[in-house]
Amino acid sequence: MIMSLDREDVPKYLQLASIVREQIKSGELGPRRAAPSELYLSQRYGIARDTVRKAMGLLREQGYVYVVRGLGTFVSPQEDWRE
Amino acid sequence: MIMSLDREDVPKYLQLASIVREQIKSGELGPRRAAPSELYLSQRYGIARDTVRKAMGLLREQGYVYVVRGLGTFVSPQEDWRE
DNA sequence: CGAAATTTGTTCGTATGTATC
DNA sequence: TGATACATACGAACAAATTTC
Repeated sequence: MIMSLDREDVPKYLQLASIVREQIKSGELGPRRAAPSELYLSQRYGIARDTVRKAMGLLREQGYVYVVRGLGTFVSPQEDWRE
Repeated sequence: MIMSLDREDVPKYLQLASIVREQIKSGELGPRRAAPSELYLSQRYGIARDTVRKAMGLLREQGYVYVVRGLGTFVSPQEDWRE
């Protein structure tokens, strides 16, 4: 599914968070599998790493992903999702 | 030639890229010879490895150096230089 | 054969400054 | 004033490839 950040009235980090959240909910990104890296996402969507981190920070707060420092970001099992 | 990164208005990675590029163009660093390692450059100029990698990544894009993972970075032959 | 050292590759953590709205 | 967004820079951890011993 080709996605882009084209809503003028919604912050990019919220749009990106929605995209990745839906990929997780749909199973496109499976539990315990690596989520896209910050560098990949910044290049894929043409946005700053800083903005990607804001989006992923949100998903982490919501329990959709967890981070292993030096390794990457991973998809949480469904029982951890909080919203 | 003793060089340092002292321009306030130019990003360090661009300054370092310029320095190494000139060393290559002048022949100070000859073709097929090893370029300074990331660790050496970061210590030599007192900057982060991350910043060195950004500079060397630029020179690689411009065809001045090529990299062999696990071995090092090497100076490209002049016919590969692109700018 | 394997362990250690060296070097580059990848990834996240943090901070600062700038610009815009 | 605060939120958003981008660029730069340093730090840290871990991975992979290569050479040396």
